[in-house]
Amino acid sequence: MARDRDTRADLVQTMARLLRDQGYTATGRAQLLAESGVSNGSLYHHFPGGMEQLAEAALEASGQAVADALREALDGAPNAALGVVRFIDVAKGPLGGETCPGCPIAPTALESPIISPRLRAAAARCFDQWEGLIAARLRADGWPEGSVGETASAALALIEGALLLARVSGKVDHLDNAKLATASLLAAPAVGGTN
Amino acid sequence: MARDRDTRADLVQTMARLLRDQGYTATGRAQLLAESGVSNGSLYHHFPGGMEQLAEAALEASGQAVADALREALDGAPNAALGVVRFIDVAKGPLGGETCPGCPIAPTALESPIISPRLRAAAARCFDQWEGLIAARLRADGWPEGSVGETASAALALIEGALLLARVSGKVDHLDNAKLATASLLAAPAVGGTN
DNA sequence: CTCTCGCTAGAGCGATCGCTCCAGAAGTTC
DNA sequence: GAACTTCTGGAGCGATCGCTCTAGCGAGAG
Repeated sequence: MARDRDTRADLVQTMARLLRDQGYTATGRAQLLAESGVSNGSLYHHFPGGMEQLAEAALEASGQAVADALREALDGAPNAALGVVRFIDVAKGPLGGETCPGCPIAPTALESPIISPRLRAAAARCFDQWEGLIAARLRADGWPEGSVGETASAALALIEGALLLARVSGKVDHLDNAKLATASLLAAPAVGGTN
Repeated sequence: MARDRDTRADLVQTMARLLRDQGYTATGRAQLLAESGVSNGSLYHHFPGGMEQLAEAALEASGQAVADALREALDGAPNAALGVVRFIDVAKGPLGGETCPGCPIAPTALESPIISPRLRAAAARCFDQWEGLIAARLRADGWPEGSVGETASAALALIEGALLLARVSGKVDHLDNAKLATASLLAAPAVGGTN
């Protein structure tokens, strides 16, 4: 057989794209096989756990890709605020098109809590990792330890919410608005204290 | 037949809850009928358009309920910042439980763009309405017209993102963090200007 | 060559999907 | 009471779901 292509990687990549565009339940086995060009037998050879196991692998791959992009953006910026702004620009997509791909985790994450605890946990791990990256950069910037976690959480919420609004409305403006808000939020340590 | 109960309202209410908890595609007809106690025939009598029409009605009902709560919170507060903070407290749920119900629109909204343009449009209308309410309050507070839209968009993104993170992680802390960030974001008109 | 094994292609399974259709009950109007 | 409309319960439809199973191809080892 044609062993020259990485079937498993094709499955993960196609599944990741479908999860990003329409979530877990809406992604049928038939569509996955058709769009990846993989046969049914290969799917269950590489993923004996079926669609759920593949979805988990796809979420982990997407989560890692986002983490890499976020880390790169943060590392290449003079401070956390500009780093996050830089990341949002990356998240707007490769082309300067009108639509952006959106968060690869969110659609699956929102339907997962009841449908699949396994996928919910995988999604939670992604968000935790991303939040941790932002928090680490805030600490490196000298933010007071007491507000680092809260601020990183809010910054991630801002990004995720903006991606959601952009996806539904079809307007990337929401991402630009989030950039301004992020710059404001991460401009200086909050003086108000904790609640 | 027992005409003493409002079958249509039962369907809409049950569908709204299921959409909030697991989204559109994951909500099967069988589950809807079982949990609402309505028969198949009644469903297609009240909603000839089937599940999609019912989902649209449920989104509209949920969207209106949120709009009412948001308007009430904004009206009862001295300014937009405290109004949004108040709303987030309401969104945390009736009980001081560990989990919050989450946004009733977001799960369906994220899977809708490809699955159902009709539901995507309904979701977009909800978000637009909510954003408009926040924007109106900012204007009433005397915010400069140039940054009202951007700020309202960012505030809504913050709320939606925090609800998403809270749902997936199971921790309501994200909502408290969003409250702090909201207060910071809406504390005073942005002096930076537009982008 | 033969043998072995990783991998693939695809037929076929029972279960469930959203939906159509119709008989008949409940309520309304004479 | 009869006639009519509104609404409900449920059988049944074809299509599709995720998945199991097996025959056989291609590549490497002896």
